[in-house]
Amino acid sequence: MKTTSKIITSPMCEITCFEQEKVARIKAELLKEEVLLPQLAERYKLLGNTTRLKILLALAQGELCVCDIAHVIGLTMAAISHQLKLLRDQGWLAMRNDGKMVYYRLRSDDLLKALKDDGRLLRERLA
Amino acid sequence: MKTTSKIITSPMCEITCFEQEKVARIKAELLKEEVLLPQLAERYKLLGNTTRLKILLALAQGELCVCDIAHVIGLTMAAISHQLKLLRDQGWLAMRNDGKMVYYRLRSDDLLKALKDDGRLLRERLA
DNA sequence: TAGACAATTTCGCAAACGATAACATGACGA
DNA sequence: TCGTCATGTTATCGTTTGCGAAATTGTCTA
Repeated sequence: MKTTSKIITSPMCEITCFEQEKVARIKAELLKEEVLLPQLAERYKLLGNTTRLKILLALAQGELCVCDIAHVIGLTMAAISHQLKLLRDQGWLAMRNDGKMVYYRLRSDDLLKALKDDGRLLRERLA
Repeated sequence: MKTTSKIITSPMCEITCFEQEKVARIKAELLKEEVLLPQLAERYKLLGNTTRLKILLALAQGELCVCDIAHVIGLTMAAISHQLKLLRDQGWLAMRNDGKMVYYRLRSDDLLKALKDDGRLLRERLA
């Protein structure tokens, strides 16, 4: 209810901005990507883990059950199952039940499309 | 000091491996990438963060001091400084001292080369 | 030389991550 | 159909990560 137009003390340096125009312009540029960047980061984060990369490469050779993936990579099924869920949530894996076994396979098309699109986007913006 | 050749109970399912051949083959395939995968994951992990992506995009517009980057992104200089260090350690940024100011700029060539190479590697292995 | 300011480093905390441990589910034999 | 065993998922715990506050460093200037 204060009516004074006092400048709010921002948590960061509030005085010196050495290139106000430039800063404002770049800020506006970034604002355009407000939606895309978090999604991009999410996908790259998923690729930023050796276990998950190994799972993707393993499944590139064909369908596998959780147990076999665990053997290939050398971790417990629980650990693998957790990572599989993350990759599945991203839409890069598909699963199929057969009795008590669960087989996972790569959704190559979606994965490769994501890789290509994201890479292109970044390269465009960074060039 | 036990001399019995008792089977060590591994932390994971030790009996059933449904496609031993396939598992062994894929395991061997992955072994070839033993060195590359962690490096790949490291780079993707670095890209898997919105703040760092914003820094890269901001610097794509040209050289900036830490203070201005902080303004652009809306975080404290301390936070930015920390992320700048990570990106610099990866070799994607260069810095220049000018008095008490420090200017950062993108090492576009290295960054773009890394992006291109990593993307190609993954797409090849996943195709 | 003292003071001011940009940047970095250190420390602490909250949130996210990853692997282990407990649990649920389905298959198969007695 | 009941028990039992193996597969796979969910819950739990320790570690790591990202950010902010405060202290430190280094540089310019009065």
